[in-house]
Amino acid sequence: MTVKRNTWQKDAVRHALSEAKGFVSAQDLHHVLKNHGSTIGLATVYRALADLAAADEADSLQSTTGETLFRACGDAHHHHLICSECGTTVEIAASEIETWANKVASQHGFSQVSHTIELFGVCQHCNAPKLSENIGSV
Amino acid sequence: MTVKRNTWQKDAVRHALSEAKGFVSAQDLHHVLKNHGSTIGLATVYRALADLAAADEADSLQSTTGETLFRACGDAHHHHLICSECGTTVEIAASEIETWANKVASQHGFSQVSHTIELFGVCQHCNAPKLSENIGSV
DNA sequence: ACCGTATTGACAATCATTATCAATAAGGCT
DNA sequence: AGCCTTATTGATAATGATTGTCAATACGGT
Repeated sequence: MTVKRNTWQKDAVRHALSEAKGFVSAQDLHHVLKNHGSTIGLATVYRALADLAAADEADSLQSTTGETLFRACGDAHHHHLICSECGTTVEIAASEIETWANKVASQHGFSQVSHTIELFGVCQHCNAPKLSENIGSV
Repeated sequence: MTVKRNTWQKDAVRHALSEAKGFVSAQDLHHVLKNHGSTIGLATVYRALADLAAADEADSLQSTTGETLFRACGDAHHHHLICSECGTTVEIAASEIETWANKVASQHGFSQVSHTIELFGVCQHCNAPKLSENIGSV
C-alpha cells in the first residue's frame, strides 16, 4: 500500500501557502517559489496543493475566471469573506448558515448536502478612497 | 454605437437553455443543438450565453471541475439547490442569507458585498435507488 | 432592394490543469 | 552505512474549456 513520503517540495508548498495573505492559485505559488530560487516543478505544486486540500490543510475555491484558488486552513469548517481588491481573507464561522443549509436541503428532500458559500467585497483598507495613493509610494 | 441584432442563433441558445432541467455547460448546449440539426457554431454558443448572463437572463456558476455552467433565470436574486446526480435545480429565495451576508460583511468593515452561495446534494429521486442497494449488501 | 456593420463560424491561440514516464530520492531493512 | 523498493519528482506532451481572429454572412434601418 501507498506510504506517504515527506519531501522538501511539499514543505515548500505548505510554507509558501501559509505565507500568502489570501487565496492564491497554483501558478501563483509556483512563481513565488521560483522567485525564491526553488527548482520545484509546476506539476508538483499542483500535486502538493491537491494533497493539502485532500488532507483538509487547505481550502480551495473556483475563481470567476475559472482558476482554482487555495488558502492554508487547518481549522474546522468555515467560510470566507474576501477582499476583491487586495485578496485579504477573513474566516467566518457560520453555524447559522450550516443550520440554514441543512434545513433548506431537507425541506426539498435532498441529502448528502454540501455547499459553496463565499462572500466578496471591498475591505476597509482598500475602501479608504485616494488617500493611500499619495501616501503609499514605495 | 452598438445596436443589438436578433438572430436565430441567440433564440436557439435561449430556447435550449430554457429546456434544460438544470445547469448546463456551453459545450452541453452546443451538443444538444447539434443533435437537433442546428448548424450553430461553438463560439456562438459561448457568446450567446455570455450575453444572456450579462442581461440577467441566465445565472452562471463554476463547477468544481472548472467548467462554467448556465441556467435560465429571469427572476430576482436567489440561490440554488442542485442535485449532483441528475442536475435538477431548485431555486431558493434566501432573504435570511442576504441579511446575514450583509451583517457579517459590515462587521468586518467590508462594503460592496456580493456572494456566491450554492447548495449541492442528492435529491430524493436519485437517493432512493442507492438506499435499496445498501440494504442487500454486506 | 441596398448598405453598413453586428454577428457568425471555422479554426487558431491561450490558459489552467492533468497525464506520461524516465530519473530521482525517501525510508525501511539488513 | 549501504541497499532496495517504489513513491515522488520534473520536463513535457496532452487535454479540455474558453477566447481571439477574420473573412463571409445576414440583420434592420433607409
